[in-house]
Amino acid sequence: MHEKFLKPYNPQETEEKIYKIWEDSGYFNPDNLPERHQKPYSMVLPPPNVTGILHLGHADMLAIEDTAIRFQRMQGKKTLWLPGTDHAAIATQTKVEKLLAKEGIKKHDLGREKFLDKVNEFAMDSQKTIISQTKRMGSSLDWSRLAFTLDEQRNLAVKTAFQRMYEDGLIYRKNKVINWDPKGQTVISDDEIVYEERKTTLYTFKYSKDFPIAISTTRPETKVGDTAVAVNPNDKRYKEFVGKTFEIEDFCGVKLSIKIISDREVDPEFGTGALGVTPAHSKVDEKMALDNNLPSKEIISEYACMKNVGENLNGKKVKEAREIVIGWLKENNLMMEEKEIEHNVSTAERTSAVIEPLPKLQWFIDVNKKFKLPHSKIEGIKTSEEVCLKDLMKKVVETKEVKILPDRFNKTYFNWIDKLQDWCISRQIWYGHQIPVWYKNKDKSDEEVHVGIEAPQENSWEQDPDTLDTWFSSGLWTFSTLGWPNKTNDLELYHPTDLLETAHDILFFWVARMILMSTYLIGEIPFKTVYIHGLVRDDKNRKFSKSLGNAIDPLDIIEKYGTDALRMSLLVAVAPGQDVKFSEDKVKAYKKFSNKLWNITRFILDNTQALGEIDFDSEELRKIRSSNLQIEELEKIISDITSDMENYRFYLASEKIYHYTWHEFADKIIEESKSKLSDPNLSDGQRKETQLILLYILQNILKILHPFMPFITEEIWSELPIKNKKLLMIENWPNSN
RNA sequence: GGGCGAUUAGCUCAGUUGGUAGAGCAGCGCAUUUACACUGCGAAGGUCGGGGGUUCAAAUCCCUCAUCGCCCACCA
Repeated sequence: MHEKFLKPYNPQETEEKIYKIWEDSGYFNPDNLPERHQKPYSMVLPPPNVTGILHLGHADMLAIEDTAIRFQRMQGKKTLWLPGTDHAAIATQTKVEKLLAKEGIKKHDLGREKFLDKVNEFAMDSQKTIISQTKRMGSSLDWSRLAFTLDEQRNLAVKTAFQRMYEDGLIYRKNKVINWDPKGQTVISDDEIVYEERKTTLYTFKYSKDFPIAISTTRPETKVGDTAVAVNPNDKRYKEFVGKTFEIEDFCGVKLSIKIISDREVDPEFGTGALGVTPAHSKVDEKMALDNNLPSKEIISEYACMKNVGENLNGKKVKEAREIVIGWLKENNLMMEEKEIEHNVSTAERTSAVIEPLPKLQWFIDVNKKFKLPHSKIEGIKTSEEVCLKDLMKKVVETKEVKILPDRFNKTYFNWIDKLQDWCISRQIWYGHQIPVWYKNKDKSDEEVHVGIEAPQENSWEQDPDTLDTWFSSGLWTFSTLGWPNKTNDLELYHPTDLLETAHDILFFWVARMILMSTYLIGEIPFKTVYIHGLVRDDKNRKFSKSLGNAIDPLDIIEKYGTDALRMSLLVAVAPGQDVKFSEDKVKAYKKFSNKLWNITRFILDNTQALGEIDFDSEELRKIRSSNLQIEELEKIISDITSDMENYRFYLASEKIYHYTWHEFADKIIEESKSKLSDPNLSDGQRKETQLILLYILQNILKILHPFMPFITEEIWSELPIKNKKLLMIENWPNSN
């Protein structure tokens, strides 16, 4: 008899076996799906960084995406869910550098090539781990199409994209004030800056006794690089000085020439209402300097040390220099006030180093420059219409051609676009896509530049040593994974993708950049719907992190309760965009649910053995279905659930299935059937009808529960006496044909 | 400075277009040679953050206040 069902459900014995059956079936690959699967439905996996192992956040992402794709597959779509990993340039390089440091090895000792070998080795190891963990989550990804943001095909895509943007004048190289990370020794983009609120002292002083205006600053050491003082044009206090230039013979060992200028940006209420302008070490000041034709004086080096200044300061770290300047000001009775204030300090996301703005020759993407879009399938934008990248990013969300769930993130998105400035894409690190630009006579007056896919033939050319921001290649992900720039069937069939599911913290980094790249390069949106999930937090509402020591390995939870239970705990009642509080009790609850379902099956199988194999399409069943109240109710619930699924309301659908299964089917329908089936006066026909209804409801529950709890449902399905049975993963969703 | 979100049972959170407040966990009472103790039945528990408004009807829509949280921004 059904011996398997005599013991409680055992996920450990089941899950690995089932995953193998799925993989062997080939159905993860849309090319192998049966005939009825015609209309494509596609999604790319947000590629995990190859820096380590998966955490609960990944588990959450995989649970949601697998649920989405399994639902669509059962609905008869030609489903592609495409896997890959991200090289995560800075993060991975930093990680490997740390590992090597433990062995006492520095990257410069190895040299670029050997170092990169080490990083690659690490990345590939990491990828292997990630893949096996992803499989444990039950993810029905098409492994035959696995991609990596730094593999050859993706490199071709990156070079092609770069070249095209360069030729359209959207990529330019310029010397300007950028965000320099002195610890990571690289430029970073505005989005990689994290502002930290810190207490700082605001110093108010004069450059010299005779100087007419006092200024306020939190960084006195930078004032040796000042070339102007800016005041608000409406500030009556200073009006008489605007336009004049003052020579200061000695400001802490440096000769200054300060012009008084006026600028609307200056807040008359702040400090003294006058701002010392340091063109080389502040973006705002740089702009004022350009507007007023002021000279720029570089006084801070890449190592955050002073340079081009007096003996007393040269070579000193900025913090030491600050003390020296403060001391000098006090000695000379120029310091007027010291005040504690709360101040935002910009730090680098990866290294936490304080950012030093300084001028550097870098590559940028111009987001405001107008160009003619060669091919457009975008709503509201015609082919050859003149647009800028910002317009493209804005338009597709405005028209809802790209729909963001939940809705409120639209505002966040537009807010970001409005403030967006040119994107600095070059990085001074080794690991990543090397910039496809070659120079002849570099940095000389007769410098020549070649931008292209291949290096020029002659050997007098040298390639730009810098690499591209990792998000440049991630931005191409929806179509580089489908074979672009080649014209492939995959690209034709699966792009634009249907769903992009991701966390809200990379809405700007990634989602916006994908929209930029896709609309620009292929003239269409990258995806139709963006589903944003929240953060997974611990039971005390804290983020999971290594430093807090609260990290949970999803595999431990899977060992204990099974993947299905973990998936349900992350899905039920968690609305899009909402943070999930992870609780082991919740997982436990769905482990119990697994067992409930297991026992429901045992009861039904034990009580329907006499029936033999059942054809659910038979006339007899059709009759029962059309006249039975319980089935009518079931069908109503299924139709509700289907609509929830179609509208990505997994959090509601899963709860409804749970509730129906336990409190309607088990508690009521099965309970009632007990007295019926044990009634000796029951006719054979009535008995059979009762049995058939139980089996019919069970098989429908398995179907609608499958996207959420794929393993246990597939396992039970394999034991049901159904005629013409396929794997549950490709069965028809009820009420859809 | 600008924007967004949250506030519902002891705890964690659902509640799709306004129509008699829901789940999980915890706790209470009862049942139990039961498909399932990874169980069933039952009861208890809420002025849906405060105040005001719209409506026949508000957790849901509008205004306002409070507390907590998040994001953005070149106030030196």
